[in-house]
Amino acid sequence: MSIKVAEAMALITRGVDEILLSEELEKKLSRGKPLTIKAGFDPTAPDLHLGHTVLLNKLRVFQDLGHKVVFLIGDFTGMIGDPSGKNVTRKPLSREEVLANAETYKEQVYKVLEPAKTDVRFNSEWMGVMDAAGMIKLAARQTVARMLERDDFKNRYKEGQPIAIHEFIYPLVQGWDSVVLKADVEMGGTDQRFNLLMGRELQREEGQEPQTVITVPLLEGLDGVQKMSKSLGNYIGITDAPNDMFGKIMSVSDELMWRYFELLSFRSASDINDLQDAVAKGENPRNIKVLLAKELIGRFHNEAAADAAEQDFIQRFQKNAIPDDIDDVELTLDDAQLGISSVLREAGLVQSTSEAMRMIKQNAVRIDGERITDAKHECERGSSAVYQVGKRKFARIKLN
RNA sequence: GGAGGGGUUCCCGAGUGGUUAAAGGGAUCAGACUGUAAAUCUGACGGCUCCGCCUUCGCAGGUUCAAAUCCUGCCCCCUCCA
Repeated sequence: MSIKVAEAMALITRGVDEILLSEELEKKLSRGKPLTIKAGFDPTAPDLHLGHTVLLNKLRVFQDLGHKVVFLIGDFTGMIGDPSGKNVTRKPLSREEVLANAETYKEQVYKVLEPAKTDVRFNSEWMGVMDAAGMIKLAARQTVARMLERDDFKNRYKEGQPIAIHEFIYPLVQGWDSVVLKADVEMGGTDQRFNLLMGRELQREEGQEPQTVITVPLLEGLDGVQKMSKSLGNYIGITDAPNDMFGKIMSVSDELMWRYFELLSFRSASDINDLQDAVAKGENPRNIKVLLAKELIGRFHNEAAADAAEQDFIQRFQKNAIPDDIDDVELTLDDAQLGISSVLREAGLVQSTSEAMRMIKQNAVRIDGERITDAKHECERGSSAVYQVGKRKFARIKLN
């Protein structure tokens, strides 16, 4: 292995979960020709979050090494939905929707990837024209037994959960995409392992050199337990406003912070080690977390925004001040006064009168900073004040 | 086509005639503590004109003083056999 290849391998290997097979990859790299690196994305979720960037960062590494990335939008497979148990067949997106989503993707993805070395493709290009006979031929290439080897299918089958037939199509199509694109490498999350391997099998049958499969770890979401995903609401979107990003990162647990450093930071491993030492010696982990927040905001916005977000954060939370961007609400009263619980509900600070009563009983309600303990507190017409429920919900309410 | 299992409050999941707004866990929310942390502790977690009242247990009826629990019909889901 040449020094050059060894260096490339070191960069590629850092932080990945698994490479199947690394010897093959070394061989491909040593030929010195640009490789085709494939990665597929769901057409329905063009809002990328930090979890996706673990993969994007790695794709960027390949680009920097001179290779070409195929950013494949699975507009055909999107109709199926990657089998994960709960998925029902999704309704196909219109051509316009797909294209619009693709544009959104580009905007976001090019914050990490280099446009000149990125090829955006859609698998409907070839799948959309495949006829039923072609589909049957494709389906004939795998056995049910093989399909049931996939963890997800195996478990669901064992537990008596339903598996719809079309779900078997998903891995086959994904594999076929690799055949069409003649992919040299395909990357995906660890949950994609089976699908990625399917590409190798189909390519081999077609007489192609099987793609190297690289899996990257799934990033845990803000809760630190489940993978980051939009539907779980535990994500940090790369288009999130700087202040939101800062807040979300600061709310991550100290333990999870290191995971984020590992997978999201561009700092060197030794740098990160130094930071861990510092914390071990008594440095406040919060200060380290700030570094992470600023690095990421700097990447997806800019340095100035990162500084501003930090200042805002200090202003708002460390000094425990009332934020200045709170909502203004005007309510029109029928009578001269209105009960506090109704005011809170009308203003949307609580969802029901009952909840308002509860919040008051729990000492969570303040008006202009003053705690309200009387559930029957009346608010006068003509008054204007900042109402607060809990630590985070504020509204400036004017009663007319 | 046949047999069986199941649909309970956000989720999982107890509950087979009354003291059950419905165990327990999770999620969530609030208070305390803090670094808007995590962990922990405490409490809340259907609605309302809130120390009382009203409405919930797939849907619609029925039996009963009284049903999530019994009966009838209907809808939906799953498993197994063929």
